[in-house]
Amino acid sequence: MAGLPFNLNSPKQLGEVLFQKLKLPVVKKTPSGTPSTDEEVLQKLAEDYPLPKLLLDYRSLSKLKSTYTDKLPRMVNPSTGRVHTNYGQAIAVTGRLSSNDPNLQNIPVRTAEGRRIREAFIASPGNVIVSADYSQIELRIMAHLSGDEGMLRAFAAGEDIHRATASEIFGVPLAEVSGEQRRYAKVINFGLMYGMSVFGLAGNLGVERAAAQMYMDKYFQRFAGVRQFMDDVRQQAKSQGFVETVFGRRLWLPEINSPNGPRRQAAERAAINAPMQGTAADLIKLAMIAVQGWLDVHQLASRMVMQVHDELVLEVPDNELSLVKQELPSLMAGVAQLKVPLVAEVGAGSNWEEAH
DNA sequence: AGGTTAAGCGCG
DNA sequence: AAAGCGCGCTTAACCT
Repeated sequence: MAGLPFNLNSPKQLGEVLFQKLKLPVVKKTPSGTPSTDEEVLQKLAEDYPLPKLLLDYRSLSKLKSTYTDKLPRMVNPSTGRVHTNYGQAIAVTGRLSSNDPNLQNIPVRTAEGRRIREAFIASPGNVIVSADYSQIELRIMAHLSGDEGMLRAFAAGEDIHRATASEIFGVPLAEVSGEQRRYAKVINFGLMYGMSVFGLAGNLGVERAAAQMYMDKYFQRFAGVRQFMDDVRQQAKSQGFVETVFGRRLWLPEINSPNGPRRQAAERAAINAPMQGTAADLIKLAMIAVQGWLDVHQLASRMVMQVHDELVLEVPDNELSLVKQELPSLMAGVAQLKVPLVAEVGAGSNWEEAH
């Protein structure tokens, strides 16, 4: 094959072609000031030009090939025939584990092509892969920490939390929430947990800032406990210099009172998020201890093989499947009694994708 | 030859 | 000025 006259993997060369030669508009710039060619930019440009879509397809496929398809088979341990990750226990500031060499906490799942890679993670003969994950764990923790009446009620009733949020924001009955309204509510729910601003919300929803402000106002009007919680967390962070999880894990925030605006605001966003992300990390660690204890007591041959932040993956002999499927979710849900029920969902299959 | 940074993107 | 949290990996570009 004759190559292209430039390197597609070079943002610099690609930028020259797109923005100088082809004169496509510069949508945004990178921190160093060069025109960005990231996914968001190419999506925008794809509305008016044919080339960016092809670049996006190339990007996603080459990412899968270089990081997973080409790499993972080379990392199989010859003595076990398996890939073995390493977990970092004191890397992530929130208390999460991290995974490296290879990272098995970022195996693709969001696209059909990516899920084909997940299908390669298979159980040995006579075994199945069982996966159990906490449902909406961080939002449940937000409900617990804030004590917000509306959120507590929605979780107690077993409602779809994004649908329930949309129902409150848009003032329509649960059954009449539209797909778009639910999507908006989901963006708002996640955005809040990350300390997102009205500016960020507007960009994310693709609406005017005034409209985003209206959604935010409406949200805090209906979920006043959440606003109070966020104000309290910021205040505690500023006075004490740290925030805590439900179990007392601390995240120190040396820049929380910095005179540098952007740095201070970044610390405020981290302060908002850490109690939720960190409590979720504490909970799944407790779950790992509970699950292994249970496997030991019952002398089961099932093995815990992976942890992916809110998910535990086990390799389970066929004859233990029904027992494990029955017990795993309750073990995970039973590690703590919060103001909302914890829920874990379980699946099983011959490979990781099927178990999901 | 080997290390670091920038840009970009995979996951929760 | 920047505008959404936490990670790890790949490639290109640049540095010692």
